[in-house]
Amino acid sequence: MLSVSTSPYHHGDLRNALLRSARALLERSGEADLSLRSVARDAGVSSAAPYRHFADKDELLAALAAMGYRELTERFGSMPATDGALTDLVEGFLAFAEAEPGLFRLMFSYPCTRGDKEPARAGRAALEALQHQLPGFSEEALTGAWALGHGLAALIVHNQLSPGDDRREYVAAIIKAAAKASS
Amino acid sequence: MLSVSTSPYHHGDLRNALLRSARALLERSGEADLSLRSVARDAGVSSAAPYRHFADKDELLAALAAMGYRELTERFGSMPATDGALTDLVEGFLAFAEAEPGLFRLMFSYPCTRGDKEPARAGRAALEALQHQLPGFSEEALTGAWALGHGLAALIVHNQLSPGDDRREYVAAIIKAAAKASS
DNA sequence: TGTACATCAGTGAACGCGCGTTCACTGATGTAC
DNA sequence: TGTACATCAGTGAACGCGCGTTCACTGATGTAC
Repeated sequence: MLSVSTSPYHHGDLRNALLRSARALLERSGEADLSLRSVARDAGVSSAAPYRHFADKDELLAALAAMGYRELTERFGSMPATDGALTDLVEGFLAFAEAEPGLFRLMFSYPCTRGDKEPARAGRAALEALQHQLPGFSEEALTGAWALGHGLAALIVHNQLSPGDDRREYVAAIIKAAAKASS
Repeated sequence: MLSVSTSPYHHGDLRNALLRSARALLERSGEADLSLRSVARDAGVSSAAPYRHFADKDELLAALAAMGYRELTERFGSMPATDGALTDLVEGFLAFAEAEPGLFRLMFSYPCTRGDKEPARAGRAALEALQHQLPGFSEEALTGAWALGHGLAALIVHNQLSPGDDRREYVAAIIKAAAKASS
């Protein structure tokens, strides 16, 4: 490449650039306003260019969702499976959702979680990672943990809840209180 | 009205008819495909007619979401505040979400839960109804209950979970297992 | 090292579409006299 | 009871818009000889 400043005819890494743009736009304007054209525009490329890398809009969205699940899996996997693991995991969920609410919403949106497509498989992997960090948990308990994390995250994303400065403490208090009240 | 079969120039109850159509379309085709034009079409009326009853599309959506929250509030309110109240409430949440996943998703979608608009107020009323049914619960415990219900419902709506025949028993098992595992 | 050529990632113009919304209008309703 | 008229809930045609996708093309890259 002679120069980086003059945009070359061949991009070199357009697929990733498109995913990055889509992700940024998702946070900036929401899923409803995320068009293939706006993604191309943001990446500084013609509106037909994305078709060299994705069959259609759905395929880009699916790749984005799968990406999110993979990152969530990593996040879970990197945590110690200690006694306070549940709190850590739920807090990790919340941190993820707060950092990228748009992506979080996309990941859990209807068309991405059905069937045997890439996002569905990536989603299952995330659940398995969670499972791995909570070895003593029964299947029902795991479902409860997943639902609690998801629910708290959703409430935060939708502005119905805002944890204070110390998110971890907040989560711990909720888990403790809920366990006590429902036992 | 001379005849019911010939469509009269004046509808008589168009506002409600539009809300009914929108609700049906929401379940049939999802929020992404819910246009003001499709609602009018479904109600058998011109595409300009809705503007006599709603300032714009958003206002119709907001009315729909508020409607959903009001029904959820009613559902909560009609339950006995007994010992198994938590299970009942969570199960009520799930029943609601399973019956009308499209409405459930709309209710918790971003633009409807902010500010002091009608849906936001209706949403707060639903939370208060929940609170009323769980008199012994601390604020943290209530948040946990709301999150758990929301999370389980969301997982079901998004096809990541399906309770068996006896939903109530399923919910009870999850609550019990989660409480035990996290205490 | 130099050249011909296949490959393929880009361009930009064009397509048809359904959308939200506005507008001048029309026809039914109900009230005042 | 009958009629004039104001009100207002509908119509249907039109607007401009951005969208997803296709197409013939162009220009950069890298490989074979």
